Amino acid sequence: MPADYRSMFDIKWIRENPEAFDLAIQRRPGQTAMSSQLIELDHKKRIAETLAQEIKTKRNALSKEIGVAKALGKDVAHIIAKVSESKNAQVSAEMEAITAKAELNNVLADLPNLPLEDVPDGVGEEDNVEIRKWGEPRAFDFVPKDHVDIGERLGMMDFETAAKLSGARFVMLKGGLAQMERALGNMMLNIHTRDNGYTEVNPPALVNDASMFGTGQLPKFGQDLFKVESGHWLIPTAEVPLTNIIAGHLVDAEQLPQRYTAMTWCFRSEAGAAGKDTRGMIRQHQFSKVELVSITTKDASSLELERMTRCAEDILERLEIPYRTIVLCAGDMGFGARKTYDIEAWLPSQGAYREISSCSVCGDFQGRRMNARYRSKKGIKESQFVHTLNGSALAVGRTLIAILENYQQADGSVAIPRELQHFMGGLEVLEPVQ
RNA sequence: GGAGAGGUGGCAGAGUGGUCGAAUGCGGCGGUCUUGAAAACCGUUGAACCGCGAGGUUCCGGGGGUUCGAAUCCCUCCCUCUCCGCCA
Repeated sequence: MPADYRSMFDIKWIRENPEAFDLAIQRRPGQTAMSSQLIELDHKKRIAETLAQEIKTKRNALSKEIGVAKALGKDVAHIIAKVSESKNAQVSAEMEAITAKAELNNVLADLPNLPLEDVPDGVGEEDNVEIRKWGEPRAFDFVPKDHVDIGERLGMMDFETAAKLSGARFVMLKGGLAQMERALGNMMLNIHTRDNGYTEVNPPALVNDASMFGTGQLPKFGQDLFKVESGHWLIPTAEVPLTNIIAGHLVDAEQLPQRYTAMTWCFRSEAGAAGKDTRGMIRQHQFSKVELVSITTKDASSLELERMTRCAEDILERLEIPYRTIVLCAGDMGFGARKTYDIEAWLPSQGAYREISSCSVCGDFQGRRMNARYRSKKGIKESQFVHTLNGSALAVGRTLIAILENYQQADGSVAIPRELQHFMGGLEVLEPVQ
């Protein structure tokens, strides 16, 4: 990463509130109190910058003198000699300032975002807190199968062929299930664009380093991503291109919020997930997802998280799939999040709720990284960094799993949720292929 | 892939080595006029950083170079546009 990438924390704030910073950062696993280290690096940086500035001030003044003297036809050789003398000192002072800045930024770039105060403490998923529940898990009069058995019996879910073509953690859907995936995406996008005010986007699936840095995948999590030979990265979520739409912009507050949705393929290397969810299509290298991204002001972001989460929950309610919503504890949140709600759909085969959506508010963390700002009032000079949010609504593959498992029937067929039937040409049930 | 033209403030668009951080227009802000608004007119208005302040530093696509001095000259990369070729 270039050294001049913006840091994601307000170092001035850390300087003024070191205890608060340390308390907050330590709620993250593996993080230690480090405000004193940061403040020291910052101090070093500012000393170096000041020195470099002083030297440059002198040089600039002399150079200007030369210009004036030359215009008057005077001899300038002695002034030029004077400037040349200080050249070495200037170069080394500049180098020192650049190095000091890079040192500080390198430390800051690896730090996760600070949890909001109302986020529960905890180190892992066992500390997450359920906040609401919707729907009654269905009572089966037979032993419910898992989505792999259901899909293969339908003759519409083929892991073997996908493995032949690509390897582990890929699947090939066929016939009715391929159609259902498309229908689900269509239904979700229709709802988000027509009812929820999101603008549909069809973004690039390959992005550059800067975009990945902006949303926080880089520099720390390159091993979770796929990279292609040209140097591009395959997006792990549409959050990356959608959020980066605002990168580098300075907008008026009236232009916010901006709400974007997209269905894209998501690509994840799943490094470090060895042995986890190996069966079936819960954890794949490639999956499709309908993503929501909101770009808001500081004051609006907390409410926007509630709104976004409701948009995601609404999809499950329309599909009549039981779910629960939990708030993640500080230790279980993603790198860039300040607060996260996970929505978990009921999976009868596991007798458990499993993640199908994750909605997060990132505060100004990403806004800082991508230098995206807004003016709070027209005519007011001061700008602030935008606040960003992202959420899945929903992960399409996992939604398909939830439908298969919740709507399965004893004879191996699968009923199609009422609201989805319209998107499948009126089809009401998927029957096994003979 | 070949040939050419470009990338400058919130936006548009001048500027080809020395008070240029940058003309002008739009937009924004303040005012005059108006019952109010619009129009017109006058004034004002780039950003980030350092500093208590005075003030200073950086920024004209990214990076490097030449020079006492670079928006301006050189190298390199990226992007956009036009034409040609190829192609879903």
